[in-house]
Amino acid sequence: MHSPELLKGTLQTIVLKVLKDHGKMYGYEITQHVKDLSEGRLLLTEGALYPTLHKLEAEGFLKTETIMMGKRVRKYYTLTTAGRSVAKERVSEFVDFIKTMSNVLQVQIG
Amino acid sequence: MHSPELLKGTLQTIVLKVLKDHGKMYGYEITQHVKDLSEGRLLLTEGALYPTLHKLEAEGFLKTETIMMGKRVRKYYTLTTAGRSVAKERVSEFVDFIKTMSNVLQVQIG
DNA sequence: TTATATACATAATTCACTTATGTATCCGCC
DNA sequence: GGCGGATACATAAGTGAATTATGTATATAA
Repeated sequence: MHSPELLKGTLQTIVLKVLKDHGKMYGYEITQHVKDLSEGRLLLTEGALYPTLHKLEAEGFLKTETIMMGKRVRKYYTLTTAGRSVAKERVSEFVDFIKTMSNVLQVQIG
Repeated sequence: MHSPELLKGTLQTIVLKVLKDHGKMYGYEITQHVKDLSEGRLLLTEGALYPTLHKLEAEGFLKTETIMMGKRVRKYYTLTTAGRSVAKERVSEFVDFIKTMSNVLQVQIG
């Protein structure tokens, strides 16, 4: 696991980009997908994920569709057009940040 | 300027690594040096920097030397042995984090 | 003389997170 | 048949690293 401090500020970016790449997903699925992609290094907590999803929806970046799996509820999230645009912005913002940081820390990435 | 959210959790890493590379420095000098290295993209605020320096000192990672420049006070900070070791740890932690993030976000860095 | 830069410091506030808790279903196992 | 662990949602309380605001003081160029 990574120092959780570093994760701060990246959660929205992660959620938006994963939804952009993978299409329709529900909350729990996002946590599992991120866990897989990160080989167990990034574990999204529910207490952080669900409020973030609600916030992104309220801001018009995600739209939802609730379905019943037998007796269990599942809430699928998809990017809106605005969401797709923000996803792109956030990712390039992150990449810029990394480039700046590698200058400041004098490290080679990749 | 970068989204300030992303900076969270990286301040200690920046301070430690800059002191490792540059040797003895005082607070204001650190802000200017980081500003230069980042080409104006990373602006450390005093409200964040000074408490961080005090904390790192209290933890035994920095030692200080206060001198008078004419009538002005300057407080120079240097890494302790423990500080040098932590600097190294924090940087490689950050590099690991970036590698993980580039997997999750499916982006190429560098 | 007045704004800007230099140089330190700390208190109040913000806010994204962690931790804790709650509800409920599904499924394998002994 | 019940128990733990996984699935699946949600929210409230608490934390802590940052921002913002404020204060003190000297140096310097316009």
